[in-house]
Amino acid sequence: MVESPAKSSHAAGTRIAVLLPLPLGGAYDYRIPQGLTVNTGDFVQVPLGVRRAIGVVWGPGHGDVAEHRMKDVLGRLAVPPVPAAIRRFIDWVAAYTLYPPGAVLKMAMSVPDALEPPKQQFAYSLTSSDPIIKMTAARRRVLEALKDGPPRASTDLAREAAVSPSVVTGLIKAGALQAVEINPPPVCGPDWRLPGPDLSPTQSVAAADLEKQAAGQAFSVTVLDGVPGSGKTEVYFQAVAETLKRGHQVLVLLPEIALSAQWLARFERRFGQPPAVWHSELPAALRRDTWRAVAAGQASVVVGARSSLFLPFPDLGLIVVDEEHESAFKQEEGVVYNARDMAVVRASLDDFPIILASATPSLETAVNVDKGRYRGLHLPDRHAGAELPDMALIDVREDAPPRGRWLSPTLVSALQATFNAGEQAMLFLNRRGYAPLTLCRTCGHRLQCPNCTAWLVEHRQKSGASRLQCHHCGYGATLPEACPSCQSAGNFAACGPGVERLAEEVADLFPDIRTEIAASDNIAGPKAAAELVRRIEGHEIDLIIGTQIVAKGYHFPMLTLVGVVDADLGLSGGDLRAAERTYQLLYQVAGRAGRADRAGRVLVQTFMPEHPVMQALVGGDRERFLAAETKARKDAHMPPFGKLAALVVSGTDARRVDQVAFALGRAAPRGDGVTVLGPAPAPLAMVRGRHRRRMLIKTGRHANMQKLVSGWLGRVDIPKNVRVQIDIDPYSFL
DNA sequence: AGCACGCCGACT
DNA sequence: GTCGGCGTGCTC
Repeated sequence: MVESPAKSSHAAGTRIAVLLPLPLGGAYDYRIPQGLTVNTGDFVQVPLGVRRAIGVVWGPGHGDVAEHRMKDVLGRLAVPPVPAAIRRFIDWVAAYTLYPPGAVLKMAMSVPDALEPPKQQFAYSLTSSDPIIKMTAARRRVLEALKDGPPRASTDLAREAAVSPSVVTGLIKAGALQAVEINPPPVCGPDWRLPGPDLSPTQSVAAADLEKQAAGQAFSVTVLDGVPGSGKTEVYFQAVAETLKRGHQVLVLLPEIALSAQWLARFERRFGQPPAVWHSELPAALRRDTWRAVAAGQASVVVGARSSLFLPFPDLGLIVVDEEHESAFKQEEGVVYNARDMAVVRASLDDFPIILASATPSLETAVNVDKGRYRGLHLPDRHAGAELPDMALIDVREDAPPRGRWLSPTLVSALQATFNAGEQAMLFLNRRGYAPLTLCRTCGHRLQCPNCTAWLVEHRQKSGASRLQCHHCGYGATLPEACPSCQSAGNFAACGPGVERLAEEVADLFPDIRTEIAASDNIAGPKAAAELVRRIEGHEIDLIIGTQIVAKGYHFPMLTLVGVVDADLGLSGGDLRAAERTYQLLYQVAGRAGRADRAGRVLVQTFMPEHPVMQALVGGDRERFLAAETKARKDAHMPPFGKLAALVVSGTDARRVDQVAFALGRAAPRGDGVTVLGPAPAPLAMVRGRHRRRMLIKTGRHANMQKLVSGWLGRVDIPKNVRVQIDIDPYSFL
């Protein structure tokens, strides 16, 4: 895509196309009034119906709207324009995902506040003449504090004088303080001049390679592949330093920014300053300031979750996607996209290098390296030896836990031995709550969510009280007195284990052991996570029972045993990536056991020890596993050897949903290596009261999926109360 | 996405 | 008689 050198400046009287951050068909035409000149990329305010909206000048007008219907642009906003590279990126993502460009632009305009002119900041000093005011103790403290030192911002002043902010406001109003305009202090960014760490010879080779890519400032994709502890982060930090040295901005995408305090600490150790951080839970004021700092080119390094890909970097020179294989990069709501893949597109459109890092690269990425589309850099383990701690499978068909229990005798004795040695253990079970299913012993009725096709999950509080919860819509209820189906009272059975139930079993087996559950229910944010880490490091906990939130990140020197309670959990359900994902997850979990000096042990409970995933884990043979998976995908013409798209038809009226789904089925494209599956009820046939039907379309690698799908949808008319969601390259099969 | 317009049920 | 429910359609 080459941008025409045609003028990007638009004079008064001409028509321009303005893209609005709304899911409209495309950009709207507006007229530029006398006295205004705008450039393509400028933020402008325009009338829209009875309201006003902010949009971006997307180019010359289309001219498809009658002159008399056109309205004038109201004005230009004093904000840096959207760079051409980002405009091209937005158009590209829209065309690829089949979402309207305005919906994509909305992601790039996620902070409306940031477009308002920044408010002037004030500091306060004493007024030269003594005004007569009512004196109070609190007021005196403020005035005392101001006697020496420079003028201070009102919030700082309040904190310093230990008074509430309203005291300062009162003094300002009374005229006892005078305002001084201040400019925000210049942000001192990460310093690339700081010396890097000592790298091993192999690390140095990889780092030099990445530095060269960064220095070249041309598009390339490099896959940095190395086990945990191989120093991947330090190696790609060298490319970050090189990019900063050349004056460009850097974006590091991480899957779960909220839980990566450790990453931030490492960054600060290396560069002396923390990077700018971007994720959905950022407080509004910080969001606004960060967005502005990025747009102004002041934020030189941003580390963020997938949405940071749409930040308005004027001069991006490097993207690093860490934990490249993570499914968290796939956005499933609103515009459905994979941030890892779109990051590659962003780099290619703007012509700069990108690094994909992972200990367990995704199959797609591995195939791209194999075919020479991506460059591969492998980092061997820093400490030569086994890549993984000592792993063993427990066949729970033979080594069976007692009835109503989930820990096999072998795992129990291994736990005992670990505690006896004064060491720590972790049990991994990817299931929140107490029991995933509750049924009536009398009639077999299963307690189900009224809004979703899903069982209600029992959660037990410390008090012993229990609550039923739906994990898909947030519905909650107390356990009913009687069965809703047969009315027999209190004859419910909890089926299957969750982490809470496992904790109960452990408490019974090892009454003196200090156990902590780690699930998203009780470890909600970075603060809670950091506190848990502190307590484990301080050996205040002997056993951690955790869901996937404990799968990665921290290493604990005293943690020598990891037990995987149900390794088969992720394998059911016919998901394309089930085996791959299970391998990645269990590999990460296994990495929690043992550090340099202390041998770690991992015991994996499974019903299918012969499964290739389990064999690859104990054999440490990732290559063979990947090869087998690759062959299976190739034989089935599945990605990356074919293309997939999913359509989810949903609505509150089941009949209407079915009608649309069947109409789509009849209008489905056919022939030429195109396969259409469905319509079928989605695995979650109802979510939040909406009925869902799924269709899947599969084509060859070189087919134009977008053209096929948009043509297909064009042939079916879809009533207003039914929604068809398009998912190009689907990950989840729900 | 908003917001208005419009057409049917329970209220001052 | 009106207030307001949300289904439907439009915004250059």
